[in-house]
Amino acid sequence: MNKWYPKNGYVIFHVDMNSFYASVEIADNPELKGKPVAIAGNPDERKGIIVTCSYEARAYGVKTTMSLWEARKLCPSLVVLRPNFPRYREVSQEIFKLLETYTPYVEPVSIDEAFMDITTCSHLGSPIELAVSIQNKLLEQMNLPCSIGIAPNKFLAKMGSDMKKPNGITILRKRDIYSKLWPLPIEEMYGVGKKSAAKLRKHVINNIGDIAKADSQLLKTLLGVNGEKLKSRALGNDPRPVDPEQAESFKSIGSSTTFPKDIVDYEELIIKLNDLAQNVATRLERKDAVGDTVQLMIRYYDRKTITRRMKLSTYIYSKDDIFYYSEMLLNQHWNGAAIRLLGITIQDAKKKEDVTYQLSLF
DNA sequence: TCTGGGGTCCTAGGACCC
DNA sequence: TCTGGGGTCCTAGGACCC
Repeated sequence: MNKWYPKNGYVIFHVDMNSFYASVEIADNPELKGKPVAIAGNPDERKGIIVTCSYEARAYGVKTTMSLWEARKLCPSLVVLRPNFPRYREVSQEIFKLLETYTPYVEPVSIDEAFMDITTCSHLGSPIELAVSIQNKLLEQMNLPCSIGIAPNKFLAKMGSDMKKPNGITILRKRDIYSKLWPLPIEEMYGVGKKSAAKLRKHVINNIGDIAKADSQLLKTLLGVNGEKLKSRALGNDPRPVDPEQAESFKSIGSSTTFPKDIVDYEELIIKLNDLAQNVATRLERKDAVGDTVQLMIRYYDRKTITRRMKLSTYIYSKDDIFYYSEMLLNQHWNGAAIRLLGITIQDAKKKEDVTYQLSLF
């Protein structure tokens, strides 16, 4: 971490891969280049929603989370591929490794984006030169396009990387916010979703500048602590440091699945629950993690969803334990109606080595 | 013949303790 | 015969993001 405050402020990059899953498929399979490509689940299993799509597909109006049949109606020539998440994770690791050749201050935030603190990288070139270099390397070595936001903090860098896609580089200095940030509609602000946007628009807060100028008390009343955070960010402030350790931390690990058909049969549910428990146990093990809270999620046939959790007096990690408590929750809380989705999440998760004392008691 | 799956953080009420 | 106020833990649900 940079403890000192640099004379000219920090220089933060937000590197955002463009239509990542689709781009990986195209890089692995060049004959797809130039075609409208979408990644989507299997509609026969009720998982037929668009996860990502190429810019060629977007030109037809195809969008993320749209159902597949809707996307096909808009774009009959759409090439639809099933997601290959292990491959995407592998490519993601390569990308972060490449970014780390510039600076150790790389904080991956999701599978396809990362913050970089390049404040101390001036010997490598100007920020623009560095951004161009990163973009070119990703393109030349991996055939993957990205957009980069350059700013004095994380929030502005993130907003910047969104401004030019694909293959964009955007500098968003603090003095640029009036012309570049404030005119944007509130929906484009990171942290403002549908619900918040509707509340804000009721109070004639329509663009990001309106948030910056809005009464703090009003924002707090409408949106709680998030209101204050949004105002501060709209004014161009964000104190969060780039923290490479952040990526290794985790608080919960879960697995859920929507069934091809609703299930009412208890034995069938138990089989599914066992699979989920196994899946969670495997992923806990991979991360060397344990947890002491088990949460069961039930989505019924009508999409009404409940979550029920149980705090344990001990940390668990084995499939058998996870299954045992999940089954208990199912028995206690299932109302008998047909179920569309089941999910198990282990919360309050920790590294095994951090709880060895508690574990050894049992 | 709609609406996946992986997460994080916040809120709000009740229990319980001092 | 009328009951404060603060703090923490637990639970359920909601909002948001990719």
